[in-house]
Amino acid sequence: MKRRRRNSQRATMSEVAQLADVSPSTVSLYLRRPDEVSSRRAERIQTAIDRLGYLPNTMAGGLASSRSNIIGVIVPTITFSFFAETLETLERNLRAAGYQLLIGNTEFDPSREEELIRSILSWNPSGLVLTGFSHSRKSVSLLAKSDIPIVEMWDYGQEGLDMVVGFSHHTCGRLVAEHLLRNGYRHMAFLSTNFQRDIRARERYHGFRDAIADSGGSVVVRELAGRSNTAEAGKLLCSLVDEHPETQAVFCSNDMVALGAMFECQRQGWSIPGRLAVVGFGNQDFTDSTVPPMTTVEPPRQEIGDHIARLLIDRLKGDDTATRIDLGVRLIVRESG
Amino acid sequence: MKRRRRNSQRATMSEVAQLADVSPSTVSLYLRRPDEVSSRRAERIQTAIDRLGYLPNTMAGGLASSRSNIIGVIVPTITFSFFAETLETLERNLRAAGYQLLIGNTEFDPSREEELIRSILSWNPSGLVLTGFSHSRKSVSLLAKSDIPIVEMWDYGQEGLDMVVGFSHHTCGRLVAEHLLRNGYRHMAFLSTNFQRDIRARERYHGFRDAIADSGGSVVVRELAGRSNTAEAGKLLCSLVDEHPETQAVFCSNDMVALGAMFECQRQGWSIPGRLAVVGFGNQDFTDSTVPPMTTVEPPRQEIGDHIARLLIDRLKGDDTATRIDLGVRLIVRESG
DNA sequence: CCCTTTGATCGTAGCGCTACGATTATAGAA
DNA sequence: TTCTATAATCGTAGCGCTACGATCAAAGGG
Repeated sequence: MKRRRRNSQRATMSEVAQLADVSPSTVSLYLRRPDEVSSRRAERIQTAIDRLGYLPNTMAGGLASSRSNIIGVIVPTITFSFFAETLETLERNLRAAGYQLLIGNTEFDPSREEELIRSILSWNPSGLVLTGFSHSRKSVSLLAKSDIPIVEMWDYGQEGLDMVVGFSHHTCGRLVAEHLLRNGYRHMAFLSTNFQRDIRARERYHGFRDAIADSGGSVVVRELAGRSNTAEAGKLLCSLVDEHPETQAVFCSNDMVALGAMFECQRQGWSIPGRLAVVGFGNQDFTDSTVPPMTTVEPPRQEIGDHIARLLIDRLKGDDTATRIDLGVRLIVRESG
Repeated sequence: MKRRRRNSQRATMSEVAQLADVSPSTVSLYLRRPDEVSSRRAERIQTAIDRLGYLPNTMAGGLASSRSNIIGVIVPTITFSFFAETLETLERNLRAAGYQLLIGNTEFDPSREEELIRSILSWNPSGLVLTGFSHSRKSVSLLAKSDIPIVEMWDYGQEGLDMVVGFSHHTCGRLVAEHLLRNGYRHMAFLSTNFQRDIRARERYHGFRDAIADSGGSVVVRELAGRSNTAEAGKLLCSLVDEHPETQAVFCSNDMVALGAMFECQRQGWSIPGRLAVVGFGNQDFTDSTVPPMTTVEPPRQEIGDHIARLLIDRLKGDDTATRIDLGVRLIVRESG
């Protein structure tokens, strides 16, 4: 029977085997566990591989072994440096262990998560990493059926589907509130990216608000309309202070928003922290060189990636290790608040 | 013969077929070209799919059709917002057309590119997107053999392996130099991330330097040691001005470096642009709210993604369209220089 | 009513690899 | 030397799907 034409020029394993004068099985074995092949044949096989420029066909291998070296990761966006750094660390660790990352981003649309999960599961991945705890009912049932290790990251506190690596944003909010309260501030504001998009910012706000309420301070909140926008943050801060001139300190949902706030202060001639204390979140690289240096919170961006990789690798080796890790955050006290 | 146990609980296409009382072929056809299946069976098949929670096995499909819906992308890092935005746009467009991105990052180590190319090619991708023109000889021969559409992005001016979408960094450097020269600046500096890592920054420097040399101005260059670091940028600027007090304007290799420069000016009490003009690169969100607003260059971050997606989709449909696109840059003149 | 045409469905043969038992080579013990 | 024990190699049967020609059903023409 006539068949569709062979896929481009790529050599197959059989061709390698033929050239090396061994069976395809031996080539396969050489590729997977080289030390179980005699050095004489190993050498012949390697020569053949080089001669033919042989590249294994990952799909064929994956199908035959009904395993894949894929780990799926779903994040809201890769343009937040937070997630990008976690991804990069995760990728580095996992690649070293022979895994390949398949990245999906929801662009902050929670309904897209399910579609991404489907698409990733159809690759038969070895594991899956999700951001946060909030998943559609359908997604949860897909995941339950899939029977692979799941990690939920960048959050902590809820039960979780399987493994969890992150920190509590609520606690983070409290931490900042307590720091400011300790320094005598009473009237606070929370200046935030949109809560709908950034649900973790809302958690931080809740922690912040609760701690302040506990000690009798006041707190005002303002949300940006769209995506994180430094200029809009400045304007919003301005109108906030206009309406609530008693405000003494503002906790921003991320360092970029805080940067916008600081520039606005400079523009208005408000001294930092004299007139207004400003605290960021993220401890991004630039925060130590603002004027004055920015007080901020350092989330364990890379540590999250490191821990997830370790957890996943252990689990895939069969070990059953710790399944919930709270990495906490570090308050970086500088001069802005 | 005893076989390894079936892969988890996932239903196969045959099971769907059985439940819907049709042949597997019909299910396959329904999934690929639904309108070629009668509505009666289509309905039965869809019901069966839903009942069983069937997810197609992408690897099996890919192997059988010796095609994959994968597009590989190799970037130096995903933590640069430039590349992240291009990736996100590319992903959005390509996903809409049914493709899946496989992202590899070299972490600025050119020698890792080859390894990534191998690893991606082993997935039998439909296309491959690389950053820049610089590839090892081995990589080039791998790519030549692979016979898939290739796009080189974020650069323009050289011949290219296949398609090219980007802009000329050399021209960009000239553009900034000409702008500054026009405004009467004669003694310039280029403050840069490490040239070894960021070879496009070096190209911009060359363009900058050449244009200045043409009109008799002077230019000094300073490179950061490691990765882009705002604080280090400030210190470096300081020592630069110390050694070359005649310096009137500084072009920074990206907005973060420029931010560091601006903060240093503020700290030193140098007026911008009176004592020192500062120009960035990237037109990142925050640049319009610095004090004073930052003059910078806008690279076509998202447009690159859009064009690549279109090119790739057209090519994969068989059309043979334009293969080299120069998107140019836009100088955003604000008040800092 | 039979024959043709068109559209819908199905059966078969792989895609390139891996798992695993079977077979063969090698080395050590008796 | 002969027999085991062990290591190295091989043959076979799929993994779950798609491509494609073959078959079957439905609809129209004479």
